[in-house]
Amino acid sequence: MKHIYVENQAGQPKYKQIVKSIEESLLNGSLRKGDKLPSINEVRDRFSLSRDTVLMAFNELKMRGIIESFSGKGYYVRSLDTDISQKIFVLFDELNAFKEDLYNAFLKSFSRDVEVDIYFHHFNIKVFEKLINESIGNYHYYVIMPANLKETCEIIRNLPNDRVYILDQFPEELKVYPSVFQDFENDTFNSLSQLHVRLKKYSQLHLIFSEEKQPQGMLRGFKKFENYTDIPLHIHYSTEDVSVKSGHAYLVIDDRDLFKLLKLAKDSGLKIGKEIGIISYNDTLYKELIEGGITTITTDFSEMGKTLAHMIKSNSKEKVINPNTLKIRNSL
Amino acid sequence: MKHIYVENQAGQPKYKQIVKSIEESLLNGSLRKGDKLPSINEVRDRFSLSRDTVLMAFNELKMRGIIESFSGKGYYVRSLDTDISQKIFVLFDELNAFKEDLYNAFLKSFSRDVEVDIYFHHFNIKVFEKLINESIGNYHYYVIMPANLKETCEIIRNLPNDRVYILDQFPEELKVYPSVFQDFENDTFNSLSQLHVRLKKYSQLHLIFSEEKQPQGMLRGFKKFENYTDIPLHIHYSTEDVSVKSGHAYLVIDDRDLFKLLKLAKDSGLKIGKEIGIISYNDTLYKELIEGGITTITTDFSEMGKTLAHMIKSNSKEKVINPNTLKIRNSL
DNA sequence: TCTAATTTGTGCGTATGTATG
DNA sequence: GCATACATACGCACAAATTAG
Repeated sequence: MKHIYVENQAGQPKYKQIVKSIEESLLNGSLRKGDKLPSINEVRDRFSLSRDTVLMAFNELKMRGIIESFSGKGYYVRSLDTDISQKIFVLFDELNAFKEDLYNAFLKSFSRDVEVDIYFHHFNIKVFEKLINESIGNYHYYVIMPANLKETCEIIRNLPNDRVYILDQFPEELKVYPSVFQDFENDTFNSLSQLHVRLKKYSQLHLIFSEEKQPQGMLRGFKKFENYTDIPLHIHYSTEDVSVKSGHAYLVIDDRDLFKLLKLAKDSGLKIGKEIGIISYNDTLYKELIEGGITTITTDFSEMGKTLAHMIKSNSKEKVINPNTLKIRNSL
Repeated sequence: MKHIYVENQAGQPKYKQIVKSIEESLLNGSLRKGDKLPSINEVRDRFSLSRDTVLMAFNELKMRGIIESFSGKGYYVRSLDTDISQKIFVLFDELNAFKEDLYNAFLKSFSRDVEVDIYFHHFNIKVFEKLINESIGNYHYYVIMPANLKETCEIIRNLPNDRVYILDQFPEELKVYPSVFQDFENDTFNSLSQLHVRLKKYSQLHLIFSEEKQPQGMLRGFKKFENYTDIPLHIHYSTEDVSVKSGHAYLVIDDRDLFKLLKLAKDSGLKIGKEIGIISYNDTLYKELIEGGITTITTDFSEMGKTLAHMIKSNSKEKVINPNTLKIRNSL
């Protein structure tokens, strides 16, 4: 038991003394990677402590990534880096351009002693489950973007529920958790309403929507708009079905679909914003510059990242709607 | 007993080490369908284990359909293509738009049961070291983008060296590893040479270069070009120093810098491709569409991802230069 | 295959001191 | 002075995992 000591010295909490003594052993090299720590019961007996006190110390070290535990075996040294004070688990759906803004803004809001690990579930519930289950007990906070996956609730319930934050989409079943999310239904409906006058010069409005990847709220917002307009609406579940025709307008969510559409329009010699209309979801720097500007319905992803970081730092448990803006440009 | 090993590594449960070592033998082809596994007693004696420990490992593999047992005969490999969960460690420098193409192409080349975990070192050698050290033994393959970090060799050496692949930049010290990389020096030089005629209408060519993030090869290629042209060349290490002037051309690597420049040009009312010239590094879908098209010097990131995936699947140990193309558009 | 020892993981209840309003 | 919240510490019980014999 040479790596741990507790001498009921003034003020210092006992569990912190344990943490500190292990940190020191790591720094002076007497504890090495892979070494086994004394068991919880051994420490308890040696220093006449409660089991919980020792557990608290070991848990802190575990969440900082310094030690790891194997149920039924013991605690082992995993990393010698004592500089990390907090670890945050971030689970996104997929990697794409605007997630860059979100991630970078989130990361920048923390100091360098906070480690942020990012994972992607790619809309695969098995991957989602595996990544979450493997992360249990290893992080201080869990930021999860469930996207439109179903039955995530039971999986997320395994995490400490006061350390979970939900991002972007916010299904009914997860409403107990704090969150920064988009109100897709209203954002879509309101934006389309605002665009109504401009839309009137087109004879049809087409939505290109992927059931797998995109939020149902958008679809609901789009369908709701049907009751408020005379323009015939159409929904396509793949770009394959879409043919670009003069006089039609298109609401596109995925950027790959957007580029397909823009190319088709170019090939057909159709003037964007005149003969065909384009509305795109999710603004990025370049959409202002493409074809004289693409009209976008968008949330501010940097803002989302900042808000989330602020909530975690201030231990706030709100449910925040991330602001949405309509950027009207020449494409519609 | 070459397919199984137990070396109480980092506290991992022994039965899990057995499972893992058999999985690895299946992956690298040294164990094939129909092969007999060593008997439970042989394994027990060889590694001084309890019979139950070995049994537990074999049972798990049996449950997963990977091996089967015949009473009185022994355990045999049943199939290779079941859900052997492969884990791949990917370490990028930072998250940005064209890494999306690379990552997605890489991922798409594998079946859904392959888990790819992605990490970012943000050009910080300490982070680089920590992430690698902590991943040792947890993954089947390691894909690393050292970017322009120095002295990565000693850190990478800790990984199993037949499982390491280097991406994008390929410094001298890492030339022992298989790799898919860009030849920045020649790509830059050759592209500029091809653009020479077009460049002649500009009075100066400016490079905007970040020492921290961008490959030295680009700088060398740019400097090499100096000997072949009469156009005065300038290097800026930050966009702060750059003023957009009529008659000048700019080679921009970072997309954020590109957008800054384009906006500055717009604000000054300078016609892109006429009064000022722009060359950008790394093509993305949208660069074809911005301002009538941005000229790019680019590698094919999707191709890079596919090549890498293919190398891993076929156990190839090549060093492949990823093709570079010059896409001449209206911005120069 | 069964039993046993050890260890981690989790949940619940309780008590105390400190800071806050 | 009082109520409240929070961190710290203790005790107990039981579940599940790991390993040995």
